[in-house]
Amino acid sequence: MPRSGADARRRLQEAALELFRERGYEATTTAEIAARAGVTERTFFRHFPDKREALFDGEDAFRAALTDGVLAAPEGATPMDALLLAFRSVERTIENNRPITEPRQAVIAQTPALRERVLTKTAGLTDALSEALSRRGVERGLATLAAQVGMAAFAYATRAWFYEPEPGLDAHLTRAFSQLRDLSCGRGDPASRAPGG
Amino acid sequence: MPRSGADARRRLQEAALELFRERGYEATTTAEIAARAGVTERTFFRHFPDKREALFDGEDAFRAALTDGVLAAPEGATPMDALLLAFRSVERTIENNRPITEPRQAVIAQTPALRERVLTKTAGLTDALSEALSRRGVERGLATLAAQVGMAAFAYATRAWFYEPEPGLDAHLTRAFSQLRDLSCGRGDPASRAPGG
DNA sequence: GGCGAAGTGACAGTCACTGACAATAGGCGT
DNA sequence: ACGCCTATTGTCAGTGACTGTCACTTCGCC
Repeated sequence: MPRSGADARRRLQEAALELFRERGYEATTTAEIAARAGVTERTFFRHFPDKREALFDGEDAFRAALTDGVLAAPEGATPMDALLLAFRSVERTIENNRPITEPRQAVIAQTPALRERVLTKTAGLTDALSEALSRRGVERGLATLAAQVGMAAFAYATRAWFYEPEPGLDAHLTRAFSQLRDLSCGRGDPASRAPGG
Repeated sequence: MPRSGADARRRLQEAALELFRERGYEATTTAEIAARAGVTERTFFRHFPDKREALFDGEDAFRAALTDGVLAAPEGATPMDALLLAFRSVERTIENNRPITEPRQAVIAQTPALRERVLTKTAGLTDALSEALSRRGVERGLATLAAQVGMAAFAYATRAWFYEPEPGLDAHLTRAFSQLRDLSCGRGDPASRAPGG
């Protein structure tokens, strides 16, 4: 019964998250996910290329938002400025999605196979950022380096915000880019400690 | 027949690389690898946790070298200085291993599953660097950021050297860290182009 | 010359994932 | 209302990665 298509997909995602939380990722079979969603195992693989992908969705929209953010930066902006603006443009989205992201992260944290997939997802975003920078006129190799470094800072800020949501993601992002500057240009402290706040 | 144990392991690795090059990774079964190595499929999985790992080996030694490099840096060195020294300490190893690395990279480049595994391997090295920095007194979060940024620069340098081995890995590494500094502290060009040489 | 440990073969089984074909529901024009 | 077309799903059969178990062989050692 082809109810709506997107409906089955959503149920599959919910079922997957539920089961992964109940029994863990490894102990859950794709057949069980399909059964809880009220479809066949075959249908699961029509909606997701593999078992892991049931946990990752909406990445396309996120990538597009980041890309747009980079391209929308003022013409005089340096690569790192453009990246920072792009990250700021998705702050709200990330903060709003926290209730959805939080349980997902818990599952990912204790599943090596899922952590591995997160890395490729992040790499995909990094590539998109790199290409966006390149389209702004940044030399290809430099764009790659900038995208990777910026993404590292962004991931660092997000992780910090996840453990300590208090000051808001924006503050963590500012702090991360500030620390990044201190690290790379680090004139001062040979003791290699960052300034307090 | 337990000839030597390590012997079978080495033959399995060679067989795997050969077959991956001949038919591609996906089109090669673990049974075929085992057969060419003169053992059973079961033995393959006694030596490697999964099919991908047959291509990745000696990573432990590499990680130890990087860690030692960080810890051996002079006491006054900044985190980025320590990382650069660590990377320099493995330059020779990488350059010498090029004949072995080159065919492997060709297989990896055209196999998404292997590229994904590379990312987790790199993440493992980054974690090791982060912990080494942390043991030097660098605050944990900052150490993570520094390790990721440094690893990005290192990967960038290595990739560039791979395509253009001419000036040597050392030059590429110097250049990468220089570009990194320009990016983060980017005083000059808003046009975001890097200085020529 | 037996003896324990390490390495291996053989066998059976689970599970992720795929290809092919039939069946059904819903939208659309007539 | 009727048939048509398309998208979605069910069904079936199959491949291949990976695991558990047990028996066997080889090696080092006393």
